[in-house]
Amino acid sequence: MDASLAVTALGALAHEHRLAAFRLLVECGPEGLAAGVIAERVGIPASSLTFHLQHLLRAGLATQRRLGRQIIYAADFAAMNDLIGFLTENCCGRGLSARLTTAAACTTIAESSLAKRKAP
Amino acid sequence: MDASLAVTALGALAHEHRLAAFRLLVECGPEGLAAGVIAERVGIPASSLTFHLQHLLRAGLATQRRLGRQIIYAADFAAMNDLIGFLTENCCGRGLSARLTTAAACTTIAESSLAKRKAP
DNA sequence: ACTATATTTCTCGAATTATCGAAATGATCC
DNA sequence: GGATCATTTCGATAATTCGAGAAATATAGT
Repeated sequence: MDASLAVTALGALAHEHRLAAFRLLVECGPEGLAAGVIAERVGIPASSLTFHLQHLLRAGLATQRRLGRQIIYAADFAAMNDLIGFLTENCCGRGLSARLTTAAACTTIAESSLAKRKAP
Repeated sequence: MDASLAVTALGALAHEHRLAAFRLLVECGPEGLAAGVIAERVGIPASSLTFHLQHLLRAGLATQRRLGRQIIYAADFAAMNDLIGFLTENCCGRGLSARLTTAAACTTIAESSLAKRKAP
């Protein structure tokens, strides 16, 4: 993932309603959720929701598929992992070569969850 | 970290120049970098840079201190770790409690490549 | 074909964000 | 105290984003 893609993804998540919608999608897994349900749960009109879902789609953070008369959105976990990978490597002191004593500060998280996912 | 704080932080990073500046700060570690140097390296006028650095400050992603006649900015690694922690727990399928068989799916994706993500 | 349902597109005003030069502030050196 | 360097604040302008209703599109059932 390059910086400009990351900016797009970050921007897509940097909004109350979009973050809420995305978290909802994450909760539902690959199965996804119909647009109407998302709108209702997030508490915004359908047209507004579409506007925001388009953001997530453009950023590659969500996918869309039709199921009968409804359209199902699902979180794209791979994209989200890429984003977290980018942040971890480029914005957190990790993945930056030796001259950083900073690495230690960040190692904390490295243990707890991901980080070893992409051994150099 | 709560959602609204995360939105602020994501928004702060969701801009080409701010992300560039922040990455620069991360590279420099706690030692930080003078505003002038950042402006030069990012390639924008000083007044524009200030505007963006204020964003990072407000979001808690950077700190400010004066050193002689220059003002040194440094990345706040703890805040960044909090953000990554939030994303990992709330937006990535991990850290979501039991009723999710989805968690497994996300982990799988993380490990391998993804491809078969579209299973019913 | 007609009706109902689900969602998107369109449109436009309001609000926010971005850009940059000029002027103001703060600190240092003589 | 005056000159100078580093940075921020101000102000004007341009661009983008947001919100929501109305109209349009697609699907399903009768």
